[in-house]
Amino acid sequence: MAPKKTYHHGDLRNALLAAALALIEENGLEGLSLRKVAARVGVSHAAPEHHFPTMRHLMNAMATAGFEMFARSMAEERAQALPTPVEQIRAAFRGYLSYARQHPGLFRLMFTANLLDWTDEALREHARLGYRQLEEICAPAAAFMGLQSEAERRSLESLLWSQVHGHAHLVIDQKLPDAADADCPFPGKPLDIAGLIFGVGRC
Amino acid sequence: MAPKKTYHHGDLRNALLAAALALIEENGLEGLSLRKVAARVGVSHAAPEHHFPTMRHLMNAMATAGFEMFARSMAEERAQALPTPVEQIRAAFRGYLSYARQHPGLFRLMFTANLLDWTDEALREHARLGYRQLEEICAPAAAFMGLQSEAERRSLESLLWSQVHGHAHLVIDQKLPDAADADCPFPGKPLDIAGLIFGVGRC
DNA sequence: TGTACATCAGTGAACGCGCGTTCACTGATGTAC
DNA sequence: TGTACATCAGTGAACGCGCGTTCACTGATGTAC
Repeated sequence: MAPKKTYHHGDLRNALLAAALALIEENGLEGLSLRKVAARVGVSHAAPEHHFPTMRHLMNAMATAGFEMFARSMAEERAQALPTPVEQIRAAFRGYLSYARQHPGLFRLMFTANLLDWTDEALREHARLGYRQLEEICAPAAAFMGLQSEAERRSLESLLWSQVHGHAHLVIDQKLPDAADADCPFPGKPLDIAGLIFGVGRC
Repeated sequence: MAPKKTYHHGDLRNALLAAALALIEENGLEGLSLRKVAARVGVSHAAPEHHFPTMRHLMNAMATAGFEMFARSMAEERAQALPTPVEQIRAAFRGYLSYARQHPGLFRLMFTANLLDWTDEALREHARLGYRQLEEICAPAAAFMGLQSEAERRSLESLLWSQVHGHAHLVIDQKLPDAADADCPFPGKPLDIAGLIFGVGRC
């Protein structure tokens, strides 16, 4: 625990994970390597092998931590919002987008196919924490819309998920003018689907 | 033109581009390299340098070709559909999604930040072809919804774009059960936002 | 129509780089007795 | 409480790999005259 200058690190696994989480935001997914992570921690490049045999193991640990932060980001926004269906959707979307904005590299890692080992049960469980947030905001909206079957509720979940997920991707890929984006060749700013569903305001 | 066994290739630039487009779908973005592209064409690894000084130049050419196919995919679906606002949106979405499904690697390349040089005017023009499709399907919908200001129209464009773009990403990243996806930890299938806007059907 | 020559496209060897991986090692930890 | 020893975490040198890049070269093309 204490940062003694000792031969054994003491908590190398967590230190490597933290370094990897920092590096992916600085250099992007491409710029990530086991050697760089080790260098950042100040440890020899062969040291990580005991804790993360391959890059894939490290990525799985990163994504697992990422999904936990992701779900918490949505839950925190929802806790501060009014408990009405429309405000709960808006709050969850704020949490979704603010997470993507703050962790664009990790966000990509979490959602890009073939990077992670999805047979890892810890990863699946943490990913479900995120999906649970979606289910919780969709249930009231589905009831409002008169959607009763399981299939219809699932469809609404996919609709809302696609909506916010697409928005998140367009923002982190600088295709929507989220901040000042001189390079962005596309105009436009987002519209409120929650308002559209509930007939609140004018989109 | 003719496939003669000659020292000079004759049309190496296009051959390299075609090889790169094939390789990106086989190996993904990560698996792409100038050496592999050259090898696929059957040319020495230094040969591409005359036509594409860096990987970035090649990627720009790939994305430019990609955006053209992308816009065509939407236009073709729309041409076969009824000219009503709701069917035009649905058709454009079909084109958007079918392009993403058929060219997932290229789709990622086209939309991921920092991979392309967006000061390239040819790239920008072809990308605008895609955005124009979006503008064309949005105008009638905006009129239907009573959106009159430029800002409101742009917002609707962003809404629809986020919707279909998120759906496309979730599909190519195997998060929505588009085909058989045993590994996918999330349930659900998409819902029809065009129907939602126009009150057609029951989503 | 033929010759000379400049231009250009592609070759193949060589370079240095960062990467993951292996391996014999060494220093610290912790347990058995 | 003290000693012996097994276990484990981290070291540092070495390996082969694919990569982009450079460079002197060579063969083909096309233009001038």
